[in-house]
Amino acid sequence: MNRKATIYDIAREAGVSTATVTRVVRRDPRVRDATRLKVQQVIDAYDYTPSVSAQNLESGRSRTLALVLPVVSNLYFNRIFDAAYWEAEKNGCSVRLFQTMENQAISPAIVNELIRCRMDGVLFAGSIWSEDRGDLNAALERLGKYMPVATICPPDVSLECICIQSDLVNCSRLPVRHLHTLGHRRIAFLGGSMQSKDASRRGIGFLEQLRLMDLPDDPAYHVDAGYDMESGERAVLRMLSGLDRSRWPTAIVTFNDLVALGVMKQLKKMGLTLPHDMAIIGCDNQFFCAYTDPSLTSVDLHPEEMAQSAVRELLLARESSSRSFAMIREATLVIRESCGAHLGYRKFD
Amino acid sequence: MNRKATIYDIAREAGVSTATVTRVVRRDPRVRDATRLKVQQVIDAYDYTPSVSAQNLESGRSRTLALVLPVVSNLYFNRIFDAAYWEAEKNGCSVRLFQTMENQAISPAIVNELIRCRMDGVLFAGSIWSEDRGDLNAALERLGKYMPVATICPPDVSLECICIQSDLVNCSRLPVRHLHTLGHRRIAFLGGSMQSKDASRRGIGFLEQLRLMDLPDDPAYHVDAGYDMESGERAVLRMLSGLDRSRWPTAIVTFNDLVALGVMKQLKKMGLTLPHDMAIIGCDNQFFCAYTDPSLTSVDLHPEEMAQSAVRELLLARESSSRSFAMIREATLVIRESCGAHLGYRKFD
DNA sequence: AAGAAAAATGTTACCGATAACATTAAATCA
DNA sequence: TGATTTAATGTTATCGGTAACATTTTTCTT
Repeated sequence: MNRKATIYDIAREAGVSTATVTRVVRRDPRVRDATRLKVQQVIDAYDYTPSVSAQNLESGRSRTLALVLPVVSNLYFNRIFDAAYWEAEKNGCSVRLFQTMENQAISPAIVNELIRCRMDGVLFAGSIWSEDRGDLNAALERLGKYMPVATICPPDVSLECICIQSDLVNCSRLPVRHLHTLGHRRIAFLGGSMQSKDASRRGIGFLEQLRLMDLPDDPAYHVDAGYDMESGERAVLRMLSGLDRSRWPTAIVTFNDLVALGVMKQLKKMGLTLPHDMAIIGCDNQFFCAYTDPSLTSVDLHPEEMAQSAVRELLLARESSSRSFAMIREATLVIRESCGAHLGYRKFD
Repeated sequence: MNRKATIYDIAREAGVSTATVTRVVRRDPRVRDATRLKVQQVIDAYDYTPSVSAQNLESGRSRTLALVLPVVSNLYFNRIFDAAYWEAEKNGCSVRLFQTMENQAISPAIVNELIRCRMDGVLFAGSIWSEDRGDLNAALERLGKYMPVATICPPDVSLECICIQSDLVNCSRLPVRHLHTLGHRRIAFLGGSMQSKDASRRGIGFLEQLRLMDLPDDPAYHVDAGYDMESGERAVLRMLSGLDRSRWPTAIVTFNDLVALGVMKQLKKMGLTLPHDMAIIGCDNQFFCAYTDPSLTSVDLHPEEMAQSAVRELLLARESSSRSFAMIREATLVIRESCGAHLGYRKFD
């Protein structure tokens, strides 16, 4: 492996001081053309590029943002990571990922690493799985002493940070409204684990809208499901087998598209025809929604936009300390075939 | 924002030298218990953690690997990233991601950044989309002067590096063999763009196996498709509409599962029943394969394992310079419903 | 051409941690 | 007790840049 040329090597070789080399590298105009040329030649010859660690040490920053989330392989978080990556890139920064897995809270080890690395900011995206909010807040609060903090999740009121969230209440209302328009009355909700703040908010929005539209809010229609396909399969089976067929819901709203995928598979296995026998609405508007059979109507929470804003605000907060910022991104319903809207079909017409 | 306490602050406050503080931090046994205790208290009180930039500058390394790939939002690369992340984590390293997008080659800007950052190694995963191999090799060769290089893609013989690849030839042979067993004779291949080394290898394997089994290798069955669902839809439509129905293939092998998704959608739209009217085999064994209708038989290339080995080898290469390493990971066929194997069904029996 | 102003370049302390080497304190032995 | 090991701690150069400040060179005035 080559030893990397340093600024001293270049300075010596070009017969100038390190200050002049820095000036050439940083395009400082206060260098004579002849000098600049000479130095640049040496730089090229030695393939010199300034060391990032040295620059970071000197400047006290890292030009890096930390993104802390449960798992990147989850498509929702994957989209957040991708969006954050490009927004940071656009601003000459990089994103370093930290995965917390099931335990929602940020481990002390991660907190320390973030501080050690002098991160320019942290973006926390979470709120699936049940969460120990106490630990999480403590971690975010500690981090807040050293760098700007942003969150993409339902916030804790006690926490002062850049706070970006989905409109989770509306996220549940939109599907209910849509299904009501199509004539459905018995609508079930296969939410995430109800301990999670995220899932419970959505449950609240769901119930509110049911009542608003004067629809039955049978507790049997409100099932604590998980977040993936397997739990979707199990949850729908559990729900339906516990009900007399006459009391079955005619539509199911799921926590996310993965759960919807599982639900659809299970329903087909049970011999139902979709969307005729059961309407389904997912959430996240994942890429495969257009390719399920029937294609899946879904709510888009626009994670990309949230991540983008979060990164932008974090980078701004770097300069003017103690910026506070809050934003709620509206959800959008993307209508496809899984509720039969394309057939002009109305339940119970 | 707090100013971070430095080792000097701690030393002063504890009434010792910085050397002693370092010893306490690094758990060096050559410190008296009384001293260690005193220093540790000050460290705790000040919430001190050593600066990573300073450590990196001093040690000349970064404890970071670079992972260069086209896009993380692609599920295949997403899995590579995730696996690399955890393997690096296990070894106290982090992974920094670089996305190259369509242009396969590593841009000079990225190459410079990698060198500037004193990356402990680079892992390049690529080979979808057509590629300018010349540029790529030049970039990898330049990087090789400064750090260990590993690739997960068909290698260029001229390049000396840690070289990990899928068994792409077999990757095409497996599906053909399976379909042949099920009685299929007319098998089509919707491969990626044939300029790409990756796709062409698979095309070669496909043809070889056809000939080996004495099946027709009609060029009309070998279509240059893209890498996503839309191109799958278009490609299959193009292929079938160009053929008299009697000459239609009875099975289609696709470049990846996304293309298969598009193909399935298009075939259903054309009124075909799957798997009866057409068998399909995808590639990558993505999570949704079990949830398509019918569920999708697919080839697993085991990207996780490849990423894991690559990272492991890179970290080893850090110590003993100039390790060379090569490995070919066998592909596996995961049989589901999309070829009707579960029905005990044989074409043309 | 001398002096002032402006431009170009150089010197050096600093960022924060590490480790080789030097020094001092404590423990062991004669 | 004094000499000798051994253990504990301190001093300092170094890693590679940066920028404030100092100095030298060039250009412009009159």
